[in-house]
Amino acid sequence: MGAPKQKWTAEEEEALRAGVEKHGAGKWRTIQRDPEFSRCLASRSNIDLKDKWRNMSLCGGQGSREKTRVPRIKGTTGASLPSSQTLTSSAPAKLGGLSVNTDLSKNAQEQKISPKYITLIIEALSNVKEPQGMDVGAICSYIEQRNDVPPNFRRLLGSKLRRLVAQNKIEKVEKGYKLREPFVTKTPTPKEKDPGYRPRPLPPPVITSSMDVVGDAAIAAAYKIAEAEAKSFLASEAVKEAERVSKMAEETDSLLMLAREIFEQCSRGEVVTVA
DNA sequence: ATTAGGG
DNA sequence: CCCTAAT
Repeated sequence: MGAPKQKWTAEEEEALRAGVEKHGAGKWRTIQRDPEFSRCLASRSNIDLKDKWRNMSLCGGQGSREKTRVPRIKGTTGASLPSSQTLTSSAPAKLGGLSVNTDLSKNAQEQKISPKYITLIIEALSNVKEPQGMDVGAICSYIEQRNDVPPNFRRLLGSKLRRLVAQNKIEKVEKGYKLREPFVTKTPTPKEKDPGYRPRPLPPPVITSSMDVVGDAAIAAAYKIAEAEAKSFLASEAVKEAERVSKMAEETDSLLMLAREIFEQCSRGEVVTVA
């Protein structure tokens, strides 16, 4: 009686959108089985994912938070699709003018390019201290000179920024954007007491009117990654020595791994306090 | 067994 | 969300 239907929370919507952006719309089973999203969508089936995607794609003034446009799959016909579709497209990790083979490419390949852009945005915004913030063009240029971006990156960036603003992750001032300083990782919910298995670990419909439970923690982790990446980039550009680069790459790799771990824990619903 | 569409 | 048709 207290649960009229299955409440699709923001975490599930986020996971669904991320999965669609990663695997493509239509691969619901793959998205559901993906270890990164299976924590959030464990209680959902492929049909549920499809239904929810159809419902949120209907821009009818109800729940049209955003228009996540996905123009179907690319070439899907059985001409070039044997049986197992392993999307192992190598991510082009190109550093500006530096021909160093860091382990960053491996990480980029692992994380694809979906959460990576969020990190890059945080990094770009963390380097600016002016109160007017950073405008979209500057952010775009900042990310463009560090990573290979698709031709429609400007549009993608706009969507990402709007989403981050809507989720109170970053702040929009005048014509620019800036990230929120108060990164206090609070622990408002004691969560469940079953760390082993939980069929429906998602919190009740209580909106904290400021931040999500796992959202700010994930952003905090992303912040740490951004710092490490920015430091790594600047240092390697200044010194240009293989030893330095190698050491820096190791640091970045460790931090990235740590961030991944934190993100995993957050996805499981556990509260993580990042110092 | 999965996906897509209608109820 | 449940059911059904098509791959």
